[in-house]
Amino acid sequence: MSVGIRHDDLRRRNRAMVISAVRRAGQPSRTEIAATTGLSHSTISAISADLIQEGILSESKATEPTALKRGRPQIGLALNPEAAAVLTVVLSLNFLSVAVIDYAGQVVAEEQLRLDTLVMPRDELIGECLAIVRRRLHDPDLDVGSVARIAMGIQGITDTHSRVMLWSPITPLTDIPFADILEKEFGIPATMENDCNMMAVALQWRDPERYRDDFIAILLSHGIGMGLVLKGALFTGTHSSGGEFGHMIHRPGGALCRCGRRGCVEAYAGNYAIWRSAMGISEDAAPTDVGDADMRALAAKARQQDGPEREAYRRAGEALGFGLGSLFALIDPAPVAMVGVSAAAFDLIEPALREAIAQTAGGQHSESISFDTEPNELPLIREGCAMRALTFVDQEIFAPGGQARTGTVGKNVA
Amino acid sequence: MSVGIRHDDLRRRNRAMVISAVRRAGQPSRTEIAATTGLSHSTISAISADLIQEGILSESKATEPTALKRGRPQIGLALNPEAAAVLTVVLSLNFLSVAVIDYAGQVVAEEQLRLDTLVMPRDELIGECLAIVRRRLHDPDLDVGSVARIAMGIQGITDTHSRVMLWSPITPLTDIPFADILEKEFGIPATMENDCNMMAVALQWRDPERYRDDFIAILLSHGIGMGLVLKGALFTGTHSSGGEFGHMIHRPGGALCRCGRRGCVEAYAGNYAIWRSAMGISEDAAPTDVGDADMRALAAKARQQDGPEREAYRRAGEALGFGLGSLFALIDPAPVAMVGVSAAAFDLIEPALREAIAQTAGGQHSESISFDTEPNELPLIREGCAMRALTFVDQEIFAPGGQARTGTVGKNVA
DNA sequence: GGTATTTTTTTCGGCGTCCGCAATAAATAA
DNA sequence: TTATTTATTGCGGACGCCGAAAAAAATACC
Repeated sequence: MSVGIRHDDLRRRNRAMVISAVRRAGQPSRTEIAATTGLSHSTISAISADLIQEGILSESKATEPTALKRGRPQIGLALNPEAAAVLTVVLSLNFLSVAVIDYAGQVVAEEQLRLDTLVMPRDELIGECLAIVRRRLHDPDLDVGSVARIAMGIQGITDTHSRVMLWSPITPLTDIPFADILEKEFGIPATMENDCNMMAVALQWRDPERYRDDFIAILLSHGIGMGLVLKGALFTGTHSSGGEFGHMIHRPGGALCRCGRRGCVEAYAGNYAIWRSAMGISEDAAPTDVGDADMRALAAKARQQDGPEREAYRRAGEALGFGLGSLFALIDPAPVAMVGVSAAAFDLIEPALREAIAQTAGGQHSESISFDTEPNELPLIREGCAMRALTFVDQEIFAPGGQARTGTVGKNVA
Repeated sequence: MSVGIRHDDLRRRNRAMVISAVRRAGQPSRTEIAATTGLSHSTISAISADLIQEGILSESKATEPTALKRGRPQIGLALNPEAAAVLTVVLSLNFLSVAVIDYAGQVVAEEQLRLDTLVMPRDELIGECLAIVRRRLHDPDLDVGSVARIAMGIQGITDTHSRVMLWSPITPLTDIPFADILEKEFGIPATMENDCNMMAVALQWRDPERYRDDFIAILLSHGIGMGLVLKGALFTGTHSSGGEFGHMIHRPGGALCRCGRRGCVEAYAGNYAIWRSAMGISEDAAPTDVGDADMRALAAKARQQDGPEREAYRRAGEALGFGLGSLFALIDPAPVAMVGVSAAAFDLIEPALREAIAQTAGGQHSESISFDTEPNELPLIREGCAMRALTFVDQEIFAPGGQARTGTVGKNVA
């Protein structure tokens, strides 16, 4: 069972708390930190003195010119950008992108690459990933602190421990242990994250007001993915990254899904499904790849006039609505972010979606369920990976005596 | 955000740890506790000395006659039954049952009552509950420590904070704040728990080997309910008790459900649905109450010969299978316990269930998903309530200076 | 311009908790 | 009877947090 708290863990945890408060709040003063953590001023003072001395935090003189308030002005504390750096790798369909981010969260270098992920053999795919990382790591122009962590994001399914890509739509290859491969090659702790989970993490940082304790990020793209945050923590399956919303069953025995099964939500709401339906192609036809431009054209046509295109979006909305209804039956309604190219066509999807959801148990307060859209998923995934890696570093730097969490664990610290 | 750890919380938490270790392990020695908690022997020694001195624990001389081992024999620590007591109230269809349980978990008094829950007015229903509790609390024969906590269990939906019965199939009444009512009447902290959640809690205590970190308890009765444990903790919705598995959508626009909507899993697998189907009654017909005896007769007939009865169970299995498939798409497969009268007919349900699940994303390893059955739900619910109440007491007795958690919070400590 | 006021941050003494190690206790093996 | 093994307790030391007081750094007021 859960382990007791040793006396020395105390300082470690409270250091974590302070760092996390600074990362969250921007430039909080010691007094603010004391307020949010509930620790005494003396403790915060002691801990932040340590952290400054170790080069993790720094006092930011650059506060507003006039404090306007009486009394000694607060001294803002900031993360020292040079304390460390992290590297993100995002692998998506025909596209590989890497970024180096300093400890304060600023991107200091990037590189992007087109490649033919669908047909690349295993060695080549891995090789390209390693090569691009190596180039960024050994860039002589970079004078940022040493890279302390790598987070890789990928479309598809990863394991619970964030080590292995189990399956991905971008390649026929399966079970690639990217985390181990990266760790072995560069000697830097690495994790392999699911794209939609990273979207959720990013949303939580971008708009903590709206995306706080419970919310859902749904990727409407070629496939349908989901990142789920419940009670403030990223939700993952017991074995895999989980949250395979797209493969909940909408109609038993129904349309053919990319996964080979029938009736999944995705088989009605994925890009290929909308396309198939709009073109009058049989529901039994194998999924085909549809470009983003084609999808945008389809949406435009659907907006222009009633017809099979509009009907296709309607059916997609219906599938998503019943799927969300079932999901809400399990977890209760929560704010939803629709991300991806089809999120730009959410106006076509929403009416049928709301109508469907109203017919479900979760739709009792259908109107109160709010949707937000974000057509571009890649920046979100990158940000999510960056924050994920940085929070890991937060936990490692301050925990020099902590458990041997050499990245083998992958706990949720969302 | 999460609050810092004050220095004085440390002892409180570690005391909790020790108590919890004793409750879990039965009669562990100090050495064993030190091993499971990771705390040092001296610390465990000090804490258990305190707890014994306070009458919470006691040294159990009644260890096995011969330890067979060399060295000083271990002294088992046990919960002192007289340290406190808890009271459970379980309200189900036409049935009210109360039990008093000592701190060691033994039932010391019970009372059960038949009543007509479906037609009772609000005041009367509440009145009966209060009356039966009052009788047990003031029983002069009882010389157990004072009752420190009440846990009430009910079929239906409760709120996340375990305070209010929001809706229940056993009564047309809604939104009864039982926890507040009990607290106000008796001045004892109380919670209002969902029946299926309590089933899950009980299973975790009964068979921690099988039901440990991730598992599902499904109630197959008049309605279909679920208790879900994920990562060792009871899973609840964001607003309600959640886990309304029975109201996930099986067939959009399909059979009429008791909840008034169409196509829910329950509308195919609830007792009334199986009955309706077996009797050739329309799927649009209003649900009727079916007795347990009738259901057993139906199952017997279905076993005897192929016919509409067998087909009804097959369809129930199919609905449950697709529902579980969708659930497994979200959380990955986990062991399942089927509880309730129709669990006794699981042989009739299983084939279609497995066939359906194999067609879903969650069913990839369909064979490896294991089911266990338990026809009688009431004892499980009672046990779950008892353990829930006792673990609350565990947290209150040792935490005399803790936050004001006077039962207002209802955190998951599954 | 000098002093009072306000607010933030640091310092210091005290208390409580945990750990390691040594001592003690209680059994079996020789 | 003595040696050995294992469990538990006692003691000294280190560490972390808190509260109160002091110090620091600004504005407000006269």
